[in-house]
Amino acid sequence: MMAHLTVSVEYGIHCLLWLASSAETALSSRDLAELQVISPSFLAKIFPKLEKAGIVEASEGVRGGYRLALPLEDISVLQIVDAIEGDKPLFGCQEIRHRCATFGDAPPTWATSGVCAIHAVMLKAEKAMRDELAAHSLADLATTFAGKAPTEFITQVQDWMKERVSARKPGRRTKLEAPS
Amino acid sequence: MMAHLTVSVEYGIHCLLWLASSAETALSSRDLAELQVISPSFLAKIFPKLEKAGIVEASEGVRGGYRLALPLEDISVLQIVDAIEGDKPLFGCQEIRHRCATFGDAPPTWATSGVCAIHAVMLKAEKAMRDELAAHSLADLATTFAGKAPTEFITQVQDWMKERVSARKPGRRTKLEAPS
DNA sequence: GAGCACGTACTCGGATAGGTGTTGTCCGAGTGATGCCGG
DNA sequence: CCGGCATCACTCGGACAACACCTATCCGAGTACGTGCTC
Repeated sequence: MMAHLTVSVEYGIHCLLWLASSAETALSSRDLAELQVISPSFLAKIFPKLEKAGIVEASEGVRGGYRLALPLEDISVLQIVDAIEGDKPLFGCQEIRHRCATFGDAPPTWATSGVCAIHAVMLKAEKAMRDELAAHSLADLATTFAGKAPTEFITQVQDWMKERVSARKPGRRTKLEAPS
Repeated sequence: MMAHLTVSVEYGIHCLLWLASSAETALSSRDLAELQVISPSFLAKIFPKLEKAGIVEASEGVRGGYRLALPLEDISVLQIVDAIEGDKPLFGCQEIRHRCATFGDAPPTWATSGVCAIHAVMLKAEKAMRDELAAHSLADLATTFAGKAPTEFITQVQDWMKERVSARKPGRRTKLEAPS
């Protein structure tokens, strides 16, 4: 079911919530994907958008990954949506009013001046939606999440992450493969 | 540019405004399409939806067409959108919270109970948008339109329509083709 | 002149097709961390 | 002992494919209406 706000947004917000619960260590996009049983390749296309928007910052190399670039209160849901969706308009006005069979070659000026009345209503609806998205921050979502999930679950996931990070052993190990 | 509210909605509202200015005579979907330089075939797929929603009523046969089934004040923009788009949700929650690598076979109950916090924000945003759409009726749009367009334009289009309706001559006229 | 048949234009519905956007996969380039090897 | 090099994992970015939805076209079935023909 393809909707206006796509699963990319859903993936992004969920990942940002996990980043919020792991302030000190950076989390790689792959680990975040495998934690949530999501396509790692697809998630790897979402994070650069969040980085360009200044929401997360990346660290490269082994042990690299992402961490939040702003405090939780300063990241609104609207920022995330715009970063991922690219400020997609709710309604793409085709300016039908310019085209009428009784118009000759060019439409009269009264038909082209100002904003289409229909478009104006849609713009107000879009603004109402965006205002509501801007009214909620990642901090709100994090507190709601913390209120539902037991604290042991959070530490459990953090341990899972640390285990994966420590399991990464870069450097050449051509001779040390397959122990026992 | 494919947006959440598609051109079908735009076509539909424009046509309803034309129907509003022609209360006594029914207008065919083809004439409405050619008046606005729009695909008649495509517009013919939109009107049945408006009819099922009780916004317009159809009359068949020659001289047939559509007319509004409700007073202008009782037709909100939201009704039109829902009739054409089919109550498409703004956000299709995939319930990512159910899938976590640390969950074993089944997710715990605290992860599945209630509404996803992210989904809740999206639902509030969607409600804000729908409330704004419900706050505007076809009557509002018609008055705005009447304030911009000169009255002579309205009568001009009505004459254009009547000319097309009277040009329809059913019955067999195999011998009376091509006068002069 | 009254009734019937026909043809026209309409609505309705399905089948079809192209375009666009979303979702997902794959691969190569560049970079940082770590361990090994040579000096 | 120490510095350079190889290697791995990660990020970044593009190319690519599968899929869904929107837009649009075409065609056939059923229906009302007016005309012309028949009786």
